[in-house]
Amino acid sequence: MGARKQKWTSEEEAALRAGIARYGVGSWRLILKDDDFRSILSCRSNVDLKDKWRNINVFFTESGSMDKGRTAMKKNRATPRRNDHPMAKSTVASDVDDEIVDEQPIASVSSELWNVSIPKKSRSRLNNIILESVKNLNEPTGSHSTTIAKYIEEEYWPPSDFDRMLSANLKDLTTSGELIERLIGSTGLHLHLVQCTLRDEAPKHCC
DNA sequence: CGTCGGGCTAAGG
DNA sequence: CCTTAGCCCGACG
Repeated sequence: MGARKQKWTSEEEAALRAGIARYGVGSWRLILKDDDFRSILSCRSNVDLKDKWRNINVFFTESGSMDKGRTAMKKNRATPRRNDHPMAKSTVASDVDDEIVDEQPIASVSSELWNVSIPKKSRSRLNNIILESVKNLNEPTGSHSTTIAKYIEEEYWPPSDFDRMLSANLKDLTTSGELIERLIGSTGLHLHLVQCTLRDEAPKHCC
């Protein structure tokens, strides 16, 4: 093969997510054996699955220290607190704080990280988009995962052949718990924030 | 045999 | 130059 490094496609990623949502994290072999995913991930090994999943959730896989005496990435590991409003803190805060650290069928990305703290570039991908969508929707009662998913899908991914698949996956993810909704209280405004591990890209690509 | 974690290194910014 | 992400390797069960 020409390419030494074969990049993962959205389909492969989606299949991986679906597989994880179905069997849980760690059952790479099982996922690979599944009829639905086998076709897509035929060229990937169980190790590849694991690696990809690790790369998807970089933040929590890192565990604490990221500097190993090397080029010390000065990544500001985000502030250990969400910077909402002073009155925003409530019982939900602690709940969100020591949230899933990933393991099991949940994935996760931290919510605090993707708040307003993220100015631009670096580590904000789909999460940022989700945040944007939530803000854009600006529903007083909060937005549901499906609504957000639909919104994102329609906004960023125009008529594609896999938008159907995405929708289905998102739905499945929500049901399985891959996609979780968190409640963030902010000045009496209930905002349903969704955390997910999506990291798709390439709205247009050809095989 | 399969999973997990670390490390290397190619690509891209 | 630095960051990102795929791949490889060794360890553990």
